[in-house]
This record gives sequence, C-alpha cells and structure tokens, in this order.
Amino acid sequence: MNGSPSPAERGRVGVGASAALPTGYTATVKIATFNAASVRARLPILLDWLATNEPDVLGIQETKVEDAKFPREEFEELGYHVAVNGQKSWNGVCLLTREPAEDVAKGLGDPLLPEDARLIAATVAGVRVVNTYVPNGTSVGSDKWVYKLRWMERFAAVLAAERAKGLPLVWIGDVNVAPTPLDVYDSPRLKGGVGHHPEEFVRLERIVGDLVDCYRRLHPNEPGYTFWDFTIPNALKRRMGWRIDHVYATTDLAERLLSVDVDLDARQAERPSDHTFVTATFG
DNA sequence: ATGGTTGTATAACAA
Repeated sequence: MNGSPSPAERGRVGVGASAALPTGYTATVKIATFNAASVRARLPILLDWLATNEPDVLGIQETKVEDAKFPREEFEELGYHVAVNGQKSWNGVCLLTREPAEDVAKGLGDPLLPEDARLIAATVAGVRVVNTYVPNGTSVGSDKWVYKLRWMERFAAVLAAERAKGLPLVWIGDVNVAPTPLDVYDSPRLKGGVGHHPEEFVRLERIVGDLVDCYRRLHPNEPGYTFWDFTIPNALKRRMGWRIDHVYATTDLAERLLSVDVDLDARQAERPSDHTFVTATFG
C-alpha cells in the first residue's frame, strides 16, 4: 500500500476528517415528525422547512395520497430518500431520510383490523425509526373509537417486537392522545373526550413502557402544543392547542438528547396544516 | 352556536 489516498478518501478530507473539525464538535442526529394533512397540499411548507432545518429523518403522517401519486421527486431533489406507505384519500405515512432507509416495514399485520396506511418503520444510520398515525377515534363509543383502542393495543405488541431487535429506537408521529393535563388547553373540560380519555392514557402507557417522551423530558412545565383545531378561530394565538405529536426514544438515545423544538412558524404559514413540526436532536 | 375549516372519491366524509 502506498501513502496516497484513493479518490474516495480525498473526497472526504475536510468533510469527515476529525482533525478539521472545531473543538467540541459532535455529530448530531435530527429526527422530526409532522402531520401534513395532505403531503401534496403542504408541499411548499414541507420543501421550505426541509431546506431550512435539514433533519436526518422526517416522518410525515396523513399524506393522503396513494404511493404512485406521492411527490417523490420533489423530496429527492433536496437529497432525501423516500419510503412511503400510502392509500387513496386518507391516512398515509412516509419517511424522508438523508441516509437510505433499510428494513422497511409497513402496517400492523393484524388480520382482525383494516390495513389502513398508518405505520412505516425503517432502520436509518443504525437507528430504528417507527412512524405512526394513530387513529383519531372520532367520538367516544363510536366504531372508530373502538378501532382506535384496538389499534393501540395491537401497536403495543408491534412496537415491542421492533424493540426486541435491540437497536436504539425512536417512535414518532401523531399519537392522537394528549396524555396529561399539561398537554391540552382545557383539561377539565376535554377530559373524557377523544384524545384526552383515560382509556387512551392506559393504552398509551402500555405502548410507551420505558421509552422517554423527549419533549416532556426537556420541557417539564411548558405545554408544547403541536396541533390547533382549524375550526377554532385564532386557536394558536389563544393557546387552544393539544400536544399530540410526540417523539419517544429508548434510554440509550435519550441520554444523548440535546433539544426538542416545536416550530410555531409553520402553523402560521400560508395554507398550514393543523399540526406543526416537532424536531428532536440527539448528540 | 350540535357551530367552525380543510382536504379528498367533489358528496359526504374524516379530522
């Protein structure tokens, strides 16, 4: 072997070479979640946000588009790999990743439940990322409510199986549950309704286990709302929100947690979703 | 206010 570097090695000089990095530098991983309420309607917001924030992973929920019509190229032009689990009109999830998504898994695989497009998981840079759109539930006691509770029970088993693979893991997505009084704008009034109901709390606890709720870990006293109902005028300014978009991490990753940000600007942009972005950064 | 808004199978739905 001679001493001259290969072209590939020369290409890394100044980028990955630790000697060229400033003192105190650590590689970070940014993982974000966003309920887009239609990926096509939200494309301008999404492309702008990705270019500005450059997350390593963005999990989107409610893409509302079948896979063949997903705007894949627009994200690829920004340097993202695209993995989708969609259906026509409703639901739909995807993962946008800077590194290729490996071992992609889709759906709950429960023959007793409809195969709605609500789950996609993949391994990205050694981290198992599980992105879900938990059913809304519509109204307590309805068929959709029963479906939500059953879906959560099944997902607890699916997530346990994912965790059994032993990789550091993050669960991200719209969980459609605000689990504590701090997570919703009027807990006494909303408690017992969809999204803030004890039957949901119990099931969410079983799913989460010893995973760390990343936002709450770093912000124990701030509401951290991520969703504001379209039908409530000026809900954001009136602080009438819900924290239902969450990032959970295994303890090994949570020990590296540097920050969790909720982007209020995207909720106030032109033609916004009713949700906004949540980003967790691990060092 | 059994209201309000937004998106998609543009007619009722779901959220």
